[in-house]
Amino acid sequence: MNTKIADQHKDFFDAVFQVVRLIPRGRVTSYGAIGAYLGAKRSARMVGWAMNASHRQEIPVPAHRVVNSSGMLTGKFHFETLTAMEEHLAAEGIEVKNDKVVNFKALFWNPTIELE
DNA sequence: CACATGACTGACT
DNA sequence: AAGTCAGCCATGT
Repeated sequence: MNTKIADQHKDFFDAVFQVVRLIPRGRVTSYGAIGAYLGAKRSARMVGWAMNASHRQEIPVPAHRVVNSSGMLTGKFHFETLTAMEEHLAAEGIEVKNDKVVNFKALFWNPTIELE
C-alpha cells in the first residue's frame, strides 16, 4: 500500500484500527510502530488512546496483537477478562510468558516496512 | 484555564 | 538488570 492511511490524519482512529487489522495472524506490533507509520511516533500514547475506543468499533479490532515496545501485554487489563489477550495470542500460535510475548523481536510486524 | 491521567517510549541511574 | 524520570499529546475534571 503506497498511500499512507494517515495521509488524512483527520481519522486518526480509523487509521490506527486499519493498521491493526492489517497485522498478519501470528504477528504482533507496538504502539510506537503504529504511531511511527502514521507519522506520530512521538505520540505512542495517542495510539493507546485510540485503542481504548477499539472495542466499541463495529468492525472487530485485533487489539491483542498490539503490545508495548517490550512485547509486554500492557493492554490486557482493558479486555473483557484478564486472560483474553493471552488466549487470543495463544490461539494464533503466539506464546505468552509472564505477560510478555515470547520471541517478540521475531514476531514483531513493522507497518512502516511491511506496508511500504 | 490548570492539573491529573493514560493500552507509551527512550534515556538515565 | 531493574527501577525511575522526563517527554509526549488528547481527554476529563
